[in-house]
Amino acid sequence: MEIKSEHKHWLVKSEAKCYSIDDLKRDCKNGAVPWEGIRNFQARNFMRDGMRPGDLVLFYHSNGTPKSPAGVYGIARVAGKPHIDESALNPKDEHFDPKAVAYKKAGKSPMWVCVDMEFVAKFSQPVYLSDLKREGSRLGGMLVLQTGQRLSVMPVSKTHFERVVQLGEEAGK
DNA sequence: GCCAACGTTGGC
DNA sequence: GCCAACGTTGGC
Repeated sequence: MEIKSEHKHWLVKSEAKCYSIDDLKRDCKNGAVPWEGIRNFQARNFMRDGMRPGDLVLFYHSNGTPKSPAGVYGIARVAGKPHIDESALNPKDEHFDPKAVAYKKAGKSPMWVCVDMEFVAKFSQPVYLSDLKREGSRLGGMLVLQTGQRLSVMPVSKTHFERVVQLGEEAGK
């Protein structure tokens, strides 16, 4: 998937039980949070080559449950430039990757890179996956709606981004 | 470089 | 918990 200069809106996935938007809100009281642990090259490329400070991000909870369905729960913002993902080099971290250590020893550019995220807003009512699907052609082509699309970081068009935010705000009224 | 086996993701 | 779809690995 090609990275284009007009990409300024994104969607990141996280399982709520691993790291929810409430966790992001809490952790951002002390500044932005490195979006560590992404171990997919395409997702890495989006963060490394596409994301720029100030870009807005839909925060999606994946692997939902009936109590907490999958969907967009709020908005985050890219807070800094891409940097090395230190968790890949830490043997005690669950996202440790020995190959990243080999990269470093070989003097290669970092294998895993991430950006910092900051909390912007939580929707008063989440925009569930079923809500997104109900939008039909209005959100046509939105990557997160494509079956088999498992990327945890992906671009979102401005139009789609704005529509999802609109839905999130409307839902609260 | 092919491709089968495997592990993971994520909706249901 | 199931399983389809995908990315990665490793034998050849």
